[in-house]
Amino acid sequence: MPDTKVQILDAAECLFAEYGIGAIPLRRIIAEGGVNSAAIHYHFGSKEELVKAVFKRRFGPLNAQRIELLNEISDEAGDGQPGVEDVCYAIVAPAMRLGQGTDSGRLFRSLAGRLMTEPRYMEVVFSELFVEVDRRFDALLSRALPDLPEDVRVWRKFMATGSMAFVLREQDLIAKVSHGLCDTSDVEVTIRRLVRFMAAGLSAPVAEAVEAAVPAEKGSR
Amino acid sequence: MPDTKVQILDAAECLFAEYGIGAIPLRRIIAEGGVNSAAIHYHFGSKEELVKAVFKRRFGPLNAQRIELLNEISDEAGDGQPGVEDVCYAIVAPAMRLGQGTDSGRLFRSLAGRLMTEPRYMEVVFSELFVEVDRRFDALLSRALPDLPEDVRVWRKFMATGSMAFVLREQDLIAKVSHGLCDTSDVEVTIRRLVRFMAAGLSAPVAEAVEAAVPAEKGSR
DNA sequence: ATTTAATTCAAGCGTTCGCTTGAATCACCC
DNA sequence: GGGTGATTCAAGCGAACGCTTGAATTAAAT
Repeated sequence: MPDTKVQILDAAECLFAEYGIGAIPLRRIIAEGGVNSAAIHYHFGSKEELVKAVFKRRFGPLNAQRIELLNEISDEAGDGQPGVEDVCYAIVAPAMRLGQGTDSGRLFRSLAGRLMTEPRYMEVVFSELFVEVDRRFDALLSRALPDLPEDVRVWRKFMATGSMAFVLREQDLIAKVSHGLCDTSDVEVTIRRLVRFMAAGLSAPVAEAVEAAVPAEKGSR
Repeated sequence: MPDTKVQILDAAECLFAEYGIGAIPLRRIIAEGGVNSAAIHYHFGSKEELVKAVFKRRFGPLNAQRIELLNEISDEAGDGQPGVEDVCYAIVAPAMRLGQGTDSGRLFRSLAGRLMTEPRYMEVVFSELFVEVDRRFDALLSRALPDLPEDVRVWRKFMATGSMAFVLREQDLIAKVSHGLCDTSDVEVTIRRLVRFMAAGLSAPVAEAVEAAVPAEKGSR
C-alpha cells in the first residue's frame, strides 16, 4: 500500500522537528525513510507540498479535538461564563498530548511549535487548518472575559499563543538550560503550568489608560 | 574605513530578519550590501561568524541596557520587594525600543525574536551575550516573587520569554491577522501590554498540587 | 618614491540542492 | 496470462550554495 508515503511523512516529521524545515534537504528524508530518490516528488510533487502534508496529517485530528473540547466547555457553561483556564486547556492539552510517550510525538510537538515561527509555512496552512479553531477560541474567550476590550483580548491571545509555542517547541532546551530544574517529561504537569500562566496573563486587569501610561521609568516609582 | 563591514552587517541584518537566517544565501547579502563577492569571507571568515557578528552588534548594547535598568530597579527596591512589572519592563523595553522608528530597528526586533527560535544560533551566542542578563533577571524575579517555588518561577520565565519573543518577531503578522485591530506601531503601548501580560502570568497564584490535579476534563467541572 | 600591508576585485572551484527522466518492476483486472 | 496503470528504481540535469584563489588596487609608513 502507500507504505512509502507514510515512511516519507514519518522521516520528514522527525527531521523537520529536530533541525528545522529549511535545514533539511530532501535527500536526508530519502535516506532516513529508506525510499527511492524520486519517491518524494512522485507522491507529493514538491518539498512545499510535502511540508503541507506533514502538518495536515497531525493538525487535522489535533484541531478537531480542540474544537470538540471547546464545544464541551461551551455546552457546560450554558448561558454562564466559561472558565478561562478551561478554555486555554482546550487549546493546550491536545497539542501537548500529541503522540504522548512516543518519540515521534515528542518530536512533532516541537514541530508544531516551530510552525508558528516559520511564517512562510504558517500562512500556507493557517487558512485551512487553524481559522476555525482560532474563531471558536476567540469567541469562547470573549464570553469568559466579557469585560476585556476586544483589542486587548486579541493582543493577549497572541501573547498566550507565543508562550505555548515556545513551550511546545523548546522542551529539550528548557530541560537543558534549567539544569533539570524544569521537568518536561510529565506532560500533564506541563499542561497545568502552561494553562495557569496563559489564563493569568489573559485575565490580568486592564488598567485604565494602560496603553498610555509610562511605568517604572528610572526613578519614577 | 571598515565601511564594507558595516554595509555587510546592515544588509545581513535586514535580510535575516525578513526571511530567516537559513533562507538567505551569502550572495544576496553581497548584492544587497553592494560589496564584492569575497568581502564576507575576508571580513568574517564564514557565514556562521557573520551571523554571530550581526547578533553581537545589537545584543551587546541591548543587554547592557537591560542590566542597567535591572540595577536601577534593584537599587530602588532596597531591602523591599521590587515590582514584577518593573522587572519585566527592564527586559522588554530595551528590546522593543531597538532602533525605534527606523526601518532597520523594526527589522532587527523581528530578528531578535527569531534568535530565540533558532536553537542552533541561540546556543552559540547565549553563553556570552545572555547569561548575565538571565542571571540578574532571575535573581530580581525571585525577590519580586519570594513565595514562588524556584521551579515554577523558572518555568514561567520561559513562558514569559516565549510571549515576548513572539511579539518581537511577529509584529507584522499580528497587525495583519488581526485586521488592524492590534496596532503594533506604537512601541510604548506594546511594551505596556506585554509587561502586563508577562507580569500577570508570572504572578499567578500557585495552586496546591497544581502540578498533579487534572482540571476541567470533560464533564468534571 | 618605494615598500608593505590591508583591502577589493573577477573568476571559478567543488559540493549539494530540488527536481526530472526513462526504463524496470509491481499489482491487479479481464 | 497478457495487458494496463501505478509505483519504484538508478542516474543525472541545471542551478545555487559556501567558500577560495591570485591578481589588481588602495593606503599608509619610510
